[in-house]
Amino acid sequence: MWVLLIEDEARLADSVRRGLEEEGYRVDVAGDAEAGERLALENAYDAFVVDWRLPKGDGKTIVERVRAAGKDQPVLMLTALSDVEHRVAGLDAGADDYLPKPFAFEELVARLRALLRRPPLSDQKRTVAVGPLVLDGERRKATMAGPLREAVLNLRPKEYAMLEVLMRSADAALSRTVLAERVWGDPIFVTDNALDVTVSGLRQRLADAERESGASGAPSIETIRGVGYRLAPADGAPGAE
Amino acid sequence: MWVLLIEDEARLADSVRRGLEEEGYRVDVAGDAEAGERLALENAYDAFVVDWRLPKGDGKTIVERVRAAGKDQPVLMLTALSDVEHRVAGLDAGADDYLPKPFAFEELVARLRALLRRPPLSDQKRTVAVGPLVLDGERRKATMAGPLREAVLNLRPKEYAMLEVLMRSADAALSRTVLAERVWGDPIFVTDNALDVTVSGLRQRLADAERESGASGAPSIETIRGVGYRLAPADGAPGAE
DNA sequence: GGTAGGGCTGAGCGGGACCTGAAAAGGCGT
DNA sequence: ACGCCTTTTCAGGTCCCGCTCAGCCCTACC
Repeated sequence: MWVLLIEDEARLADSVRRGLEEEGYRVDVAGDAEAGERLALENAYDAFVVDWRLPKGDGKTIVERVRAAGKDQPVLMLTALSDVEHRVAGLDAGADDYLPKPFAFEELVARLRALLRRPPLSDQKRTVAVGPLVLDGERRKATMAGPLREAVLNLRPKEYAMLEVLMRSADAALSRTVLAERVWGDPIFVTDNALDVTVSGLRQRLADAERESGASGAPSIETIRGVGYRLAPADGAPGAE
Repeated sequence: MWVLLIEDEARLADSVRRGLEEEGYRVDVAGDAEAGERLALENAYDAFVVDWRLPKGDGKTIVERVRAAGKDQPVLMLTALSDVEHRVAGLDAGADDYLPKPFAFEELVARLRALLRRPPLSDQKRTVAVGPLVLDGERRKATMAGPLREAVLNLRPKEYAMLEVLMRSADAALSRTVLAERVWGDPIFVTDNALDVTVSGLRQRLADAERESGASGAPSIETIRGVGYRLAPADGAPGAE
């Protein structure tokens, strides 16, 4: 894992670099915005850690340019301000997460690890289909096509997240733990029941959509007792695969 | 496979236990160092997962004592600290690997599998076939292909687990003890009869599927009197091997 | 051919996993 | 500060699963 750290405070940069190297990362450091941008565009890093205030520019601009260049590796921004606006601006510009200074080093590592585990953005945006059920990753909407009409699933964020996970592993059995981890990011604080309820809701939305659209061969969420769930394509109809 | 988890954070412990059980492990949990050490010394676990910071002691000491008692089962330590020294100390004390918190659950499973020298998940999820009988580990479904149609075996969890064990050792005689161990995780609490009943059920499901699919050359479960069972590929037909 | 031990399986029961409507808690924007 | 929307928790109910039991059957051995 190769990481670019753009940070002007030498002491902080140095300690973070050392820490990350001990964690097994390979780290490049840039001391200002110009150097950072150049390195970022020239090399194939797996992730970026970018301070928001920099000499010769700022982190936001770097992220925008890097994104414009088609790179979608995760960006973790460091901001000295707990300022909401900056944070929003940063996320808008394409950063994936932020860390307010001062931070504990472990926190940084944890976030970075989490970001690197995420599937690349390009994958997340891709559209998936299971039978008549279509999930548009770009617009974050799910629809079901049928003879009556195309029904839009009115999903809550958590439901969407879960449907996405299920559809991207369509037909595969997913354990409760894995599901919780992929949907919530961490299985620790997710009670079994919270997961149950979300599944329950999702099933209802699927049923609604099926009725509205009149679609046949819609996939359904099967329970695998003692293990988890599985999005099963409809029985007889080998719909779209 | 029997694992002892020593972890004081109840929620984390619970979620890990649950997850491991979904993966087919039998798990004991100890909430503090004292209880952990006692259990570790009393029982014949196959592996230990030990938090480093614990009430009434610490993980390092436990590992040292367990090692001193001559137990050499693998130890995976969980450390909340990205502290290099602790990690080194842990490995010195006899731990085999470490996992910095927070970790993805799948990561824990992967490391544990590696330590136990079991085939990686990808292998376990691989599909096995014995004649027309196919077990798809990823979808967690068993089917039988035949001229009439492809029949899906409607298996209960225990039946599925047993069929998997039998199929992955197809044609080999499995003693009742081994079977109990692999299906239940531990042979101690399994009465002979419980095993009988499961086999009985499984045979019926196989018969059902054979009739439904019209398959010929389906394997059958043979009784080996006084010993155990064996999944026998069909007699005359040396179908698929 | 008889007998004894092991194996088979239908029936029943207790526990637990799962489902779901409703209420409480939390977040966010106005 | 208020109200709406999402999420989680709670509680009650349901259904399924796995175990035990008991009687029958089958095989091995005498």
